Amino acid sequence: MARYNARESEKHWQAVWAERQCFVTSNDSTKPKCYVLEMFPYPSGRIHMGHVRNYTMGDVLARFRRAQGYNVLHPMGWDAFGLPAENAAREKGVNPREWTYANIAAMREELKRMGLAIDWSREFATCDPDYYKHQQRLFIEFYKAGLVYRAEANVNWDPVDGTVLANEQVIEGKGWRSGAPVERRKLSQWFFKITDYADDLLTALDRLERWPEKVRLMQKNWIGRSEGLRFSFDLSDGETVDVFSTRPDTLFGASFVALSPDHPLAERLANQNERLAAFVAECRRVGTAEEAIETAEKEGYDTGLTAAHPFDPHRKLPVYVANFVLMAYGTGAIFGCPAHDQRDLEFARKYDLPVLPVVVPEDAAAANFGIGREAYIGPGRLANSRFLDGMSVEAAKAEVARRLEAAGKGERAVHYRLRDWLVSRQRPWGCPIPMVRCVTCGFVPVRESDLPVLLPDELEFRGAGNPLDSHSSWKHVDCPQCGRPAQRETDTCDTFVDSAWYFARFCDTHSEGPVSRKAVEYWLPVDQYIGGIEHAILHLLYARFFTRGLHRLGYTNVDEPFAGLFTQGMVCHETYKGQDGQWLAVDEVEKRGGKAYLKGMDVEVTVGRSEAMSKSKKNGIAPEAIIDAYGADTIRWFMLSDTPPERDIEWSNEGAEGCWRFVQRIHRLVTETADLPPLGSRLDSAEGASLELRRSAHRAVAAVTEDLEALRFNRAVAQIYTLANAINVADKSVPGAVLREALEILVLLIGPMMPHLAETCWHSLGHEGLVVDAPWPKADSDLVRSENIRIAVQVNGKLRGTVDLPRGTDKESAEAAALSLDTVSRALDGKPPRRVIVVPDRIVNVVV
RNA sequence: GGCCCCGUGGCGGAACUGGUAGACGCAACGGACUUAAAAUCCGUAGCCCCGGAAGGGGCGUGCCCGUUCGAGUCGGGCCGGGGCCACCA
Repeated sequence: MARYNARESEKHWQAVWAERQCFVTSNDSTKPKCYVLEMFPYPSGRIHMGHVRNYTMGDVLARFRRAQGYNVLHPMGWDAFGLPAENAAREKGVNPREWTYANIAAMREELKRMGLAIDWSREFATCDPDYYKHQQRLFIEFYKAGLVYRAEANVNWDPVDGTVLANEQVIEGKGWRSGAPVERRKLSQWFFKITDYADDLLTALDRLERWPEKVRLMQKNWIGRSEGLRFSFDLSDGETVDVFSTRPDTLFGASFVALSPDHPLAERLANQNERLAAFVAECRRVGTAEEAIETAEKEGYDTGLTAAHPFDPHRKLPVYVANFVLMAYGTGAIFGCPAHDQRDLEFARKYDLPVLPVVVPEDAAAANFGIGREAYIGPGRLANSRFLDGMSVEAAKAEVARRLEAAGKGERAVHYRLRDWLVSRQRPWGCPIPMVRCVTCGFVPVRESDLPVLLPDELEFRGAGNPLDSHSSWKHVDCPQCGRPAQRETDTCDTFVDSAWYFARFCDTHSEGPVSRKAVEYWLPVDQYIGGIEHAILHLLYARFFTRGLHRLGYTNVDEPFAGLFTQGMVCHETYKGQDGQWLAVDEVEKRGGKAYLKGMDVEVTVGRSEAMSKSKKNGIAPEAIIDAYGADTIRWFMLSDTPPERDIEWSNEGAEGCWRFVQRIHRLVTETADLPPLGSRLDSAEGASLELRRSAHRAVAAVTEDLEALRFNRAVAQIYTLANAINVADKSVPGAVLREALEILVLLIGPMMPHLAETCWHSLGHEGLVVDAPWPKADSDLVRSENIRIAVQVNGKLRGTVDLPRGTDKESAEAAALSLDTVSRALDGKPPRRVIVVPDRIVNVVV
C-alpha cells in the first residue's frame, strides 16, 4: 500500500472544503453560536511558527465546536497598518500599500495551506478604506460622546520611529517596537478617554472567569487603583497646593512638601529662578529610563516657600521641587512623611529633615521606637499625633479625612495609575484622524458625507517628518464648519485602535455602519479568544475600552469583548553564535557527536539557550519548509502535542519526524485493514479483546472531548495515541464491526487536529460525506465505566499489591481481599492490623 | 523594591476535589524483517542494593519541618528558576 501523500491529499481536501463552502458561516441559524477568534496577524509577508501554533489551536476548537453542533464563526483578517510598511517603502522604494497587499496575498496562501476552517468571505484588512472609513466615523462619534479629546501633555516621543507613543507602549523606558529610549515632549495630541472607565475596567475583571488569572492581575496592576485623600496646603506666598496621599494618617509626621518638576507651580517658580530652572531641566533630561530611576538619587530644590500644616498652622514645612515626584500621578505634589515612606526617608536623610515616627508597632513602646535606614510601613498605633494618638492606621485615616473634609480643605479621592490613551501617531501609514484644524473654528470633525478621509496614493518618504504633513495638497481642505481654508490633521491613529474593534466588524463585514447591532448581539462576546501574552495589557485593555465605547454609542449590548481568553506560549529553539559572536541561523549549523559545528566545517559553534524564535536571533524555522516536507497535519499535530498550550514549546526536528510517523501509522491502520464489514454494521455484544477495544474507543471519546473543551490539547493527543496503540488490526478475535467502530472513532477524534488525514481516512472507510460534516462521536457511558477496578493495597501507606474487584465492592469484602494477599501478610509479619482504611473503589490501607 | 507564577526520569510532560508517581510522546538500548539501508514490527527502560535466575528489598516529585491511615497535591520555612510592574505618594 502506498504511503500517505500529504501534499496531494491536503491540496485535494482544501479544494473540496472551499468548493462546498464548508466554513462560510451564516448569521442566521437555530444552532447555538460559538465565536472562535485568534489575534489577527500583521502582514509581514511570511507566517512564522507562532502563527502556526496560534491558528492551529483556534482551528481545532472551531472544528470541534462545529462537530458538536455549534454555528461557529471563525474569521481571519489583517492588522495591516504600521511601520514595517513604511520602512519597506523607505528602504526599497515600494508603495506601502502595494507592499502590504502583496504580503497579505502571500500570507493568505500560506494560511490556506494550513487547512484552517476559516470563513474567508469575511476577510478584511484594516488598511482597506472600507474598514478605516468606519473607524473614522467611530472616532468622530467617540469625539461627540466626549470620549475623545485633544490636550497638551508631556508625552513619550520615540526618536527612532518618529512618533509619540501611549504609556502602554513604553516598556522599561523604551519604545515597544524600536527599543529606543523615549524622550519627553510637551505636545498637543488626541486622547481616548479610557480613564472614564478605569473603575469599570477594573471591577469587571473579577467577572472574566475564563481569562487567565495572570492577565487579570496584570491589568489590575496597570489600572492601579488607590484610595486616599486629596487636600491642600496653604503656602507662604498666599497660594495653595493640592496633594494626594494614601496615608493621611501620617500627616503629623510630615516634614516637607514636594512638587514634581513638571508641576505648574514649579514651572512658575522656575521662571523667576534660574537655578531652579536648571534643576527642573536636569530632572527632565534624566527622564524615566529604567537605569536612571534605579540609580538616581533623590534630589530636591528648596523653593524657599513654606506650607502650613493643616492641623497646626504654626508648623511650617519647607516646599521642595523633587525629582522623584511624578506629575502624572495624583496631583503632582506630595507631603513627605519620612518615617513611613522609604523615598521620603531617603530624601529627608539627604536634606537633613526631621524623621518623626507617628505609627508605632503594637509590640514597641513609642518612646524608644526609632527609624534607621528603613521606613516603617507596617500596622500599628498612632503616636505623636495629638488627637489621633492611640488610633489604628485605618481609624486615623478616616479621622483625618473627616476633619479635613469638614474644614473644606480636602476630600476623599480615588486615583488611578491608568492614563488616557494617546492615539495620535506622526506616521503616514495609518488611519487618518478625521479632523480639520481651522483658524477660526478650532478642530472640527470631517463631515460624514466626506468620509473616508483617504490616504493619498503616493507618499514621499524622503526626509524627516510625516509625509502626510509634507504632501503638496493632501492636508489642504476647507473647514467643514465655516468653509474657509483649513488644514487636515496629518496624524494617524495608533494601530492599536484598528485592532480595538475588528472582532465586532467580523460579525457583519457588509454592515453599512461600523458594526451591525443585530450581528454583534448574536455573535459577541467572542467565546474563545486566543493570542500571545504580550498583549495582556495593550491590545486587550484597548479592546475592552473600545467595546464600552461602542456600547455607549448604542452599537453593542455588551461591555466585554472576550468571554474566554487563552494566552498561548511561544515557539522556541536553541540559539547559535559563531566565533565572531554573531548569531547563526539554524540551517547554518549541524550537530555532530553532541556538539554543534558550522555546516560542513570543523568550526565549533556556541549553543545558546532556547528562546522564542525571532528574526534577530536567527533561530526561526520556516513553517513553509516543514509543510513542504511533511504537510500541514504534521505541523499541526506537533503544535498540539506534548507541551501544554499555555507554555513555551520547543521546536524539534525529531518531534516533527515523530508526528509524521504517526500520520503514516494512522493512514496504514485505516487503509491496510482489509475486509471491514459495510458501513453501519450491527455491533453484537462484545467480550474479551473486542470488549476491551470498545472500551478503549469510548474512553478515548470521553477523554478527548473533555480535554478539548478545556483546551488541553496535549492531553487529547496523548489519549489519541493510547487509542491508536489499543487497535490491533492483526487480532482476528475482534469482529470487523468492532474494529470499524474503533477506527471510525479514531478518525473522528483526529478530525479537528489533522483534518486532511481524517478526510482521507474517512473516505477510505467508505464514507461518502466529509468528516467536517460528521457529528462528534458520543461516548457510551456503560463502556467508559469498567466493571472491575484495580485497587491499590497499602501497608502503612506503602504499596504492597493490588486487587481487582467489581465496582462498588463493599468495605468488608475489599478489606478481606486485601488481607488475603501474600505480600500483605508478609509485610504484616504476623502482627494483627490495628486499623484498616478502605476507600471504596480506590484504596485499602492496612495500618499496624 | 512591589506583586505573581513555577521546580516530577536524559528531554517535553501525565497524575480528577490528598489515594498504585512517571500515562503519552521524543531521545536511547536490545531484537526481528532486509544483501544492506530506510521504513516497519516486537521488546527494555526512575535510581540504588541483594540474587545465577525467577524474584525480593530500599530510596525517590528542589531542600527542611508539619498536618494525615496516606502528601507531587494541603500548611510553614528555606533554596533555585521565571514573569509583570517599577520613585504610583
